[in-house]
Order: sequence, then structure tokens, then C-alpha cells
Amino acid sequence: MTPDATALSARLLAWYDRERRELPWRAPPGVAADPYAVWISEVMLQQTTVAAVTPYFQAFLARWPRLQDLAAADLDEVLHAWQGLGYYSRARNLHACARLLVAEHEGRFPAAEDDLRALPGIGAYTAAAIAAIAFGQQAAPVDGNVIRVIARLYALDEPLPRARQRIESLAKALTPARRPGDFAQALMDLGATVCAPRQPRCPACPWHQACAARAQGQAEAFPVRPPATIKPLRLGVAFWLVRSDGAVLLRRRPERGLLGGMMEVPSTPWRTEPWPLAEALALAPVAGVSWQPLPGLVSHTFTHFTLELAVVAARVGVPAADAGVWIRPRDFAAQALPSVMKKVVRLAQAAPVTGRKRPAR
DNA sequence: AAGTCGTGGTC
DNA sequence: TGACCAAGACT
Repeated sequence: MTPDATALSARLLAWYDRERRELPWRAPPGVAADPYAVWISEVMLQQTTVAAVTPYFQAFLARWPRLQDLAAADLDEVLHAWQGLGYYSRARNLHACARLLVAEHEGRFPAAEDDLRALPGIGAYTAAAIAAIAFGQQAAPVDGNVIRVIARLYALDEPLPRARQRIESLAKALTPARRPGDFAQALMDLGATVCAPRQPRCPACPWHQACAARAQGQAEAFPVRPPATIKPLRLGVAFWLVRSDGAVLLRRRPERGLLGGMMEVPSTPWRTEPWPLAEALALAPVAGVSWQPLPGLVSHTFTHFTLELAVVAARVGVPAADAGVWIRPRDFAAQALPSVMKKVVRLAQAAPVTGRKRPAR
């Protein structure tokens, strides 16, 4: 480290010792972090806020306190515990990683960054985070916070993602040999609480004096991002099919791809062109029933497209085989339903199938 | 290497 | 209200 880097990292660590946040996965000062807890938290925190992760993390560790417990769980249980958190491949990779470690690594995490990086669901960021936080290695995890802080500190005008290499080497150069895990968390805390994307609180920043972007009065202008691409709109028609006993037809999505392995209300494919009703109904899970369009639309924005689902509903007596599984709405809680499908359920239940009065009771 | 992969909060 | 964005990984 250069003298500058030494002074900067010392100042940040002093700030961290003062302002450190208590988080459920964070070990008390001086206590070694549990690699298992660090791993779970870091995977959950991928592209996900602390507020969203916290209840999931606590439920996860209460249910599967050790790596061996998670490895012994069924994938379905893990997916269910993950429902609502998004990026569901994380749950499958988490489960696969637990089983791999138990089967082939004596149930222990490797301490080396490279070995961690080779595990399913652990990329460059998470490998560095575990190595630094759980094993005290001089690794430098680079997440969105670190990118922002470093880009501002040095007023890097090279746009992302090209600037990433430079940011990684600058972050590494700032990382001290002592307390690298605390330094990494300090950098991320700084980005989360002070060096925020909008309206950074520069006067409260321990790097205030050194910050080049701040000196230009342009902190918010960094990092430089390429213009965002517009999200296309995709359309579909969902089939809300109610059996005479009240159970609703659901099906499991393919293992890979969008919402992989999660449950869904059956629907047409999601495409750019509108669906004429007759064309959509030709793809219904059962034929010969009377489909009734429900008022309203389900709108849901994914990372790279917006989805609008119309919903048609019908009652059926004898269902076709192989169409899916019949679940009573009261048992939906036990299903791994992604948020977009919960919206479909909400819409369908707000507008029950008419044409037949529900039995008064 | 650019596209794919969720969701909820924020302004 | 819609666009941005969050402790990224995988292909």
C-alpha cells in the first residue's frame, strides 16, 4: 500500500468502528465470522437490499443452522424458503453448493478465494467477500457500493462496465493486510449510508477531503453509466381454472430460465404481439369449458422486460390429466409462488368466477 | 461479452 | 409514475 492508501484505509476503519451497523449476519467485533452465515448472507445480498434480506436470513438460519442441515434439505423446501426474494437460481446453487461441500469437502468451506470462486453460485464478488470476512484474507469484494465509492474517490470518468478492472485494482490497493474483512464491510457500509447513489452525504464522509468527485462538486455524476436500454413489453393470458371443490390448477415452471422451478398459474407464452382471445384460448390447459375474461391486468416489471397478463377464469368438473397440480387457495402458502403469480392470484380472487353464485354458508 | 435472471423501495 | 437501483452469477 502507498502511504496515501494506508491513511485512507485507516480513516475508513476508524469510521467503521464508530458507525458500524449491527446486522444479523455480522459477528461482534473481535469474534470470528461463521463462514456458513457469511455465505448465506452474501448470496442473499446479491442484488438485494439489506431490508429485504434480513427476515429471510433469520428464517434460513433458524431452519438450517449448519451447512449439513441445508445439504440434507429438499430443494423444494429451499425454493419455498426463497420465495419472494427473487433470482431463484441462487437458491438452487446454494443447495447444490451445500451438498457439494458436504459430499466432497468434509462440510467445510475452502479459505482460498480461487477455491471459493469455483463453487456454484459463488462469483468474483462473493468469493472475495467470504475470503475477507470469514477467513481474514486480503481480498477486495467489489459490489455496486464499492464501484460507486471508488469511482467518486478518483473521479473515474471511464464509463461502466469498462471501468470495472481499474476499480478492482484500486480497491485492492486500498485493502489493508489487517482487518480486510472489516475494511470490505466498511467500504460497503459507506456506499450504503453515506456515499449513496443520490444525494450523497459528503460532509459525513471520512474520505471527504480526498474525494476527487467531491472536489469537483460532482459526486453524484459518478460512476459514469451508459444510457439505459428500454424495456420491451410482453403480453400473455393466464388461465385461472377452478375445480368444483375450489382447488386451482397450478404448474411448475421449467427448471432453468425465468422463475425456474417455481410454481405458476398456467398461461400462454409471453410475447410481444397481443393475444386475440380465440388464439389464447386454443392454448388453454383444458378444452370445452367456458372461459370468462376477468377485469383488470396484472402488470409486473422484470429486469429486462415488463409483463402484462390478462386473466381468464373458468370452472371445471373433470380436469384433464397432466395439466398440473390442483391446490386449494388456502394451501397456496405452502407453494413456491413468485411475486408475479401472487399478483395473478390476487386479481383472480378479487373477481371470482361469476355465472354461478358461491354457496352461501 | 452481452443477455438473462426478481423484487421492492425510492424519488 | 416510471426509472433507477440494490453486498452479482451464469452462459
